[in-house]
Amino acid sequence: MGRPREFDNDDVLTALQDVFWEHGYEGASYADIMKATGLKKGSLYAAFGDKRSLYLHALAKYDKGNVSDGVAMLRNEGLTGSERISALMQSLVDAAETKRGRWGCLLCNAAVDQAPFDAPTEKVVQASLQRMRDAIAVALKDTKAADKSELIWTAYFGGRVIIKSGGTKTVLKAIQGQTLALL
Amino acid sequence: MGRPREFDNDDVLTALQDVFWEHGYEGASYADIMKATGLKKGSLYAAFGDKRSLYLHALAKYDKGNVSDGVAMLRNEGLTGSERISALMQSLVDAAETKRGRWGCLLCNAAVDQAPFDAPTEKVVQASLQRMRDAIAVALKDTKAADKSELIWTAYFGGRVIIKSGGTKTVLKAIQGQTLALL
DNA sequence: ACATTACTTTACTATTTGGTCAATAATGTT
DNA sequence: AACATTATTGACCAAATAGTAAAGTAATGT
Repeated sequence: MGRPREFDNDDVLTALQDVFWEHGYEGASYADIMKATGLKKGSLYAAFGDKRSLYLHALAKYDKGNVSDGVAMLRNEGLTGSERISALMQSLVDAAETKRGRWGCLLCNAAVDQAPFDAPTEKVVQASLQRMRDAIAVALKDTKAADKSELIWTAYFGGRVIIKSGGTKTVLKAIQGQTLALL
Repeated sequence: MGRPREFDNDDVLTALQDVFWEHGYEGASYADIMKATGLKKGSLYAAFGDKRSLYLHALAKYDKGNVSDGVAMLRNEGLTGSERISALMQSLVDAAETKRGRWGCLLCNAAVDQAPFDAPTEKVVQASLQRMRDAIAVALKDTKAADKSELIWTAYFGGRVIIKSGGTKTVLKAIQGQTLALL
């Protein structure tokens, strides 16, 4: 009963994820958010709450989408551990040349500009980073680099930041090569 | 001729560096900046220009201070290459427990929240990152890990981001150990 | 002592910010 | 057809934002 929603919830969540991903929390104004989602302020408040809540919804969407996809790949038993880490590092190289990839990693962006000032943000960022860490450890389990899990984990996210700084595909390929040489 | 400055230029630059380091570009309001520097808006404009200029001055100060100190250590021929990389990784672990260290790395912070939107910022961030990259390569030159320079470089800055996300000393120590095991 | 110079301060402005609210519109139910 | 319920909209608000300009003040050389 009542008037039905005119928007697709998942589309809006993706739009929220993207606008915060590209612009950061403070960098995304309501003008940006309204344009990205196609919704007016009032609707956003009614559906998701205040700006901070919008941001947390965006982070949750990222975790359920991008992070979960990565984790699933890293835990895919249809591939060898080396193949999985190779795929991870290839995705890093590719990120240097895709639109979203050049926005960096939403987790890293959130870690830098919001985690220190907002405990809920810090908590969800840490949880997503931990999921990646665990998944990388699983993928490395039967490789020569089983004892280098945190190093590879850190290098992966470091690479995402390098991309955001404007890093070229060349340097990313160096990181990729040196990482895969550990396997 | 004329009245001389009443403030110590270097103190103000350090204060600017710190306030942007802790809060980011948009996160640092003039209220914050005035409090940190002890100067009023008018003086700041007269001495350094608009907010963007203040930020670039802060980045320049960081490069001349923190970055140059790191580079000098990595190029210190009084130490072996291994000793220098060990010192670098120890500084990473220490950063997890100091006030400034928990603010992350100003270069990474700038890469995330300003580099994509401001070409001058991107340029200076890239230059500083490159200086670190070159210095790490020099330090590794005579070690077993001479061919892993970009990996260690990326892992170092990745570690700085992990710290900003709230990473504990424990995980930083793992990164440190796994990196030093390459030498 | 004085004129010059330049720094400091205060008050002000135009814009943008996140957020609210009452009016309107679209549905299912009675 | 009338109603209750929920969604959408656009006007509105107070606070904060970066930036400016004029007036005041202090240090210098002559």
